[in-house]
Amino acid sequence: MMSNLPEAPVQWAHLPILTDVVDDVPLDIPTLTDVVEAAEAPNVAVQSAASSVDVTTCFNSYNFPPLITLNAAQCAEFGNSLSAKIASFVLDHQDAQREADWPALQQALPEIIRTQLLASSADSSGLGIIPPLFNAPAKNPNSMNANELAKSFDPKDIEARWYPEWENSGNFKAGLDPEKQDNFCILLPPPNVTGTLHMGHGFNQTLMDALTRYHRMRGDNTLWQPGTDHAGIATQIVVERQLDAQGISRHDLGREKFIEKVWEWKEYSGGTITKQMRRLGTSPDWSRERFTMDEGLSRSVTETFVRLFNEGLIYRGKRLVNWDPKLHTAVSDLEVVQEEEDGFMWHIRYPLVEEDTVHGLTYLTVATTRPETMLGDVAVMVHPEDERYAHLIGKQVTLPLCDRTIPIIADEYVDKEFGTGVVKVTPAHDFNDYAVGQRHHLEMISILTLDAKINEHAPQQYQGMDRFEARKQIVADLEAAGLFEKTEKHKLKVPRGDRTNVVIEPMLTDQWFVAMSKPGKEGNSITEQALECVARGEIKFHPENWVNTYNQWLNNIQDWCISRQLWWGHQIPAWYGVNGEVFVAHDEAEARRLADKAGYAGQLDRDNDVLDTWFSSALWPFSTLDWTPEYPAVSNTALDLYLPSSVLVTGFDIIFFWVARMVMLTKHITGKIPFKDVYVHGLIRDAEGQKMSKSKGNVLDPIDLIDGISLEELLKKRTTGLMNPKQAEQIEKRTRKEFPEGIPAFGTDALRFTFASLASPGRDIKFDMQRCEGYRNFCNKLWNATRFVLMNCEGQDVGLNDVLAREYSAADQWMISLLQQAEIDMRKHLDEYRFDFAARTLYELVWDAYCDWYLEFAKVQLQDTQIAGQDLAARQRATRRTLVRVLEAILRLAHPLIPFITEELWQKVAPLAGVMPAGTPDVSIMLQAYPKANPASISTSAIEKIGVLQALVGACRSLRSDMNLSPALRVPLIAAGDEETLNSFAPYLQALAKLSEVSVVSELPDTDAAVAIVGNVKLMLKVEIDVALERERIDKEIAKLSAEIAKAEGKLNNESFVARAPVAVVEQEKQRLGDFSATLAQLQAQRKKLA
RNA sequence: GGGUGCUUAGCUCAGCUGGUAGAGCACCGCCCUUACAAGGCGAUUGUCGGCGGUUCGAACCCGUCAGCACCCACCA
Repeated sequence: MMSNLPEAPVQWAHLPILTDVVDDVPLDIPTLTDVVEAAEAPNVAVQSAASSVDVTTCFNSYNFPPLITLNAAQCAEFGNSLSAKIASFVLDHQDAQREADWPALQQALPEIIRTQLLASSADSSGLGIIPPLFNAPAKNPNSMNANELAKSFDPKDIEARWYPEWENSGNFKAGLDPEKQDNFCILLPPPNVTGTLHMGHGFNQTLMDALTRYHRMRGDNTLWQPGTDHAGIATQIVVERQLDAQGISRHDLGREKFIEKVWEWKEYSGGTITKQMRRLGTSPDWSRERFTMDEGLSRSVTETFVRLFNEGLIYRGKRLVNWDPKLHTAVSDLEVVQEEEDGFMWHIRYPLVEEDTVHGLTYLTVATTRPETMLGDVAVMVHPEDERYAHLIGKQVTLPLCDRTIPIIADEYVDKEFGTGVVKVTPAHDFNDYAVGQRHHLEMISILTLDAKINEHAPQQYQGMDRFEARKQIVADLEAAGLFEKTEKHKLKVPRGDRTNVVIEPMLTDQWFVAMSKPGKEGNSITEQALECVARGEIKFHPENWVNTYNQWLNNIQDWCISRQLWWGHQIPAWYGVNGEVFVAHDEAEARRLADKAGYAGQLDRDNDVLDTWFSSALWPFSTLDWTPEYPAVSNTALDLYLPSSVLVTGFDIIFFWVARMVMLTKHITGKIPFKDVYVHGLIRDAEGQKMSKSKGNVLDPIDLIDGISLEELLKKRTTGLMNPKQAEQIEKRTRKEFPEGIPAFGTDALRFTFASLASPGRDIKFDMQRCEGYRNFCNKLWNATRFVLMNCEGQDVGLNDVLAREYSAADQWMISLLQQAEIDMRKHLDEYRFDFAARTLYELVWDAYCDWYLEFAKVQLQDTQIAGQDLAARQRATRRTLVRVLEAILRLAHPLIPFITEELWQKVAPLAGVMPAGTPDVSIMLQAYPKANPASISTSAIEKIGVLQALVGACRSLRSDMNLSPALRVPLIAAGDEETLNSFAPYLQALAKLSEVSVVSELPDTDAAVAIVGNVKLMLKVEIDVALERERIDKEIAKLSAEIAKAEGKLNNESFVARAPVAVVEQEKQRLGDFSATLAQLQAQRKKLA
């Protein structure tokens, strides 16, 4: 900016007078507010300005308190008959003791407005509902008093007050207007019904709520579909643990009683997470809340299962699956985490039955990480081209410790280089061996019980031993038999259950599977369908690169094991005959019919297993919308409007678990994609980048950030219920260090704003509490700015009457222009899911522009009562109007991110801005006011002018602080009028002096002063010069400029540059060179003078 | 082994399709100026991970190396 400043000496006449730019944009500057007014009162005849004046001026003349005046002004905008009514009301009362009547009038006006508008807009809504603007009773008619606004922002009360109000008002309800073009729907990734809110939820839900509120405010049909998930394994574990504490096992209770217990638990703790969601200010349609085990959703689950079975896409079979020996259930591949651990490689000798005639071997050495599984070995294998062993292929070895001989087979799977080159084959306990077994038609010997103890297929002496106990014993026995060669340290990946953390055992069991690559009725597999939806661009990922992850997974997918040997969940709708006949049906009666048809008359027993929780989650996009099997022939409005939903907001950790499976099943069952966009966000980590986990003791609870928590409480929270109590000490130490004073209460808005500002795409988030603090301060800033506006505008003429002239200053135009730009930016950012940009846009608009500059300008403009030749009232009217309307629009712009504070403040500001009749606060108008189109009234010249001033003032401030002098300020910048005039502005100069920290002189000095005029503000600056310092500074400046000049000259002398760079760039470079040279010349002249 | 992302100020991170490096926080200095001390004003800070290439011009594009993080599949 500095480089744009005019250089000394300047002819005053050449400088534009800033007030001239006022004509730059239409005086009646449209803002968001105007759009709202037009949109919200379409069926009310708009009053012509002339007749509305009568009422308003009439009111003004009576000098009523501001509230009433505003009411009148507001009423005047809504129709002749209304204002006539009000006028008559006023006339009726004018002869009475007016002051005594004020309260009565105040009380009566909202009701008059309401009845009047109800009458005139009864048929205005296709929904048969009263326009929400006016349907709430006057709750707190006196709430417009600025004195009521506390000196600083205290979120607690506000949050407690507004949430119930919102929820009860029905504003969160799904929009069901079939006429609307835009439908916006978000599915809440259903949290565990008995779970509690963590930072990931807080983050995720903040973003979803911001989007939902944004679209609701745009007037779209909007639905945020909430619900919870029964979380089969997790919930069952919790309840079992509780029973354990009482010394009861679930088997003692039996299935039915146990499930009852789980439902009890669900009833007891089920509301926790949704209550916590409310604390975050989320706005889903709670009346549509669903639970995966609700009747309707369960019906969808059964229907889907039956359909897929009938199409052959669900099948049952004995397969090797991941078995959790603690839970006694199969789990899917995704529920197994592979962790690298230190282990051993045991080398075991398998004696050859016949002596090796070639190399003279008497045994083969097998290297294994799991010696106990040798009891189930059915072969050893070598690479077919391994010259060490090739000649032995087809021969036999004795299986040590077992009374069996097994063959030596050849398979290319063997890596000659790894281990000894000889591999034991245990098809029943290893996935690779299982495949080998299939290829070579080997027998499968399962040697483990479902508890992972050695079973009856193994030699007697090991039976009943735990697998790890057996391992020790076997190694010892081998050693004793002289068949043990050695142990080597070895790093290996150990599969563990993600819930139980026990070592997963590959186990041969009967399970149900969804066939992932088998062609269905459409001719391609559900996997292919899911890939195509994305490939064709019907579903888009944000950021895009997640497509790779999605594709890669789907391209390597295995059949999905969906049966779980649990009790809590959707029981599989399959019935078995005594001889293993299988009948899959919607209910037992249907199964019976199927059996009869098949000629089976015996007993039918239902499959005991339940379905993987993710199976029901995969149906979420349509099961929550009351889908029925008759769809699409039978449908409903919500289903029509909201399938597919608009965007799925989720962390990448459930792309496979949930996202991909939703695409597969939703597409297959309904023919529609489940959602159009997938916004993938990062994970929330602690300040050091560690994953938050209970065992690390670094978990932050979003509620604690909202309400605050003492150090003691926090310590208690973090150290109780630890799996390993030993960690407590370390956790305590760390916690004390990180939060020496606990956590202060930041409030929901600050937390939400923090989440939004951290939401840069494709990155995990290190959650930094200091950021949160900064945004709490931001909320406070907004709060205090509103206080200022109310103090200066309540009871004043805020320019609601269009007939009275308004004179906008450059500063006013500048502010409005910035607002308009911010409106455009906000829409863009939210449409592109750039919450971080949206947050930044708001932050800069509120703090840097509105508070730091505009409020300061406004102070002067409002205090300045002596500027000659201007319409003072018009000027101040325009200033107040700008103050109020810009603030009002800012509050609405910010509402999707920080709903509570904006709501609270908006209630106070909106009446002044003429958006809402005073005394009838109703949140819903706020919720319908994010316009789809922006009026463009950006004054670039105002922006430039103020920009110059900002640079000027900034330079003055820095001069003041070190008595250093910038060349740009050596002379008066601008002046309008003579010395006398300027002197008459002394009071305003005094006011601005505070702002600029510059001494003000009452006389216009010769050289060492600067005068600026912005709008109606006159700024005069007096600067003293320290010659030595100034010399030094100029020398530095000269050196810098010379370097720049040399650089620019180099460029311009570069033929290649001149020839090939765009003309504009070359021109720009020449310009720069010119500017630099001119500046340099001036500097040098100054330098000379100083010397 | 396959894949993805990251490396920019002391810290946390922005930086849109290449055009003279930005914010917040922290730190330091001066101010309790009636909207706000949860504040105001000011100052400082960078071989944009290394090297090479393309280009008139690279934080940005290409190659390569290094470090960090994560995902998938795995060696018995």
